[in-house]
Amino acid sequence: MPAKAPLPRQPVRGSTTGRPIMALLDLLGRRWSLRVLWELQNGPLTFRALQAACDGVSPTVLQQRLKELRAARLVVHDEGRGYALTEAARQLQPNLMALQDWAEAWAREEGSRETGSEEQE
Amino acid sequence: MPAKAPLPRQPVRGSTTGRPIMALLDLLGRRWSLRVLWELQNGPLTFRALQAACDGVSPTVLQQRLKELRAARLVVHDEGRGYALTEAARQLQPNLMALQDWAEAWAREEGSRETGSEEQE
DNA sequence: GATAATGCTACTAAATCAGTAGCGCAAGGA
DNA sequence: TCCTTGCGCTACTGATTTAGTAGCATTATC
Repeated sequence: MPAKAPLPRQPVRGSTTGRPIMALLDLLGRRWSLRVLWELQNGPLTFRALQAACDGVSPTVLQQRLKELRAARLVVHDEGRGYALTEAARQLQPNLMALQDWAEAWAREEGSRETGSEEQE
Repeated sequence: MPAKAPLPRQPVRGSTTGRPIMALLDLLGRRWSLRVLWELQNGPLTFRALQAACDGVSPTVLQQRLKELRAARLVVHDEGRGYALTEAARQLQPNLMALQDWAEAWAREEGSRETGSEEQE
């Protein structure tokens, strides 16, 4: 039995308070959630196209994530065009772009460090 | 064998390109990653305090996440004060606060919908 | 009829996470 | 010294989640 889709105003995995941010962190903190939102930024994708965009994520998980994201009204399945972000999700887009920028700077930071040491398996 | 800590400029789970955003999405898309950053916003926490803040997350996973976040230089373990965000991580803070605001609006949206239907188990 | 693309499900194996217990260490008080 | 407390961290078992592969039913196009 998979976990319930996190929704605001009700307890979620890891928090019983019902605080909306906790539901959001639960939702986005599941594998492929952020990635799916990222890949849908440039327009709708069919299930299979989305699967390909996410480097061949297994359909089981993708199906599960889409179910949750639809329950949370971040994604809709527009018959014919495929899966698309809702208006609500689009308001998260600036955040995602900011993450993008941040990640670029992060890479420069790490790149200039020249360690090659502290990885882990 | 747990997965490697995602770092920019190298392939990660779900993407072989080495694009920094992919590493970031992999890193943040692991359970408790976003939550840990969230909980550390207001200052350093000891391991146990952090564990409590995250509603008793199992020490195994918390240890793993902290390892990854330290490898990514988002978190440091300041001996004596506990775990703290790095300057780099602090630049993500506005994003997290934006998520907070977004989540509040999300809750109002959902709250005004009055369905109580489309959950899933 | 053959081919291809769609969304989606079933199934097994692998990886991750949860839950609990406990270690070694250091500090503080009696 | 003994006792207690808190610290970071590890071990272990079982539950949950994810990966990987195959395949179905449907629709559309040739």
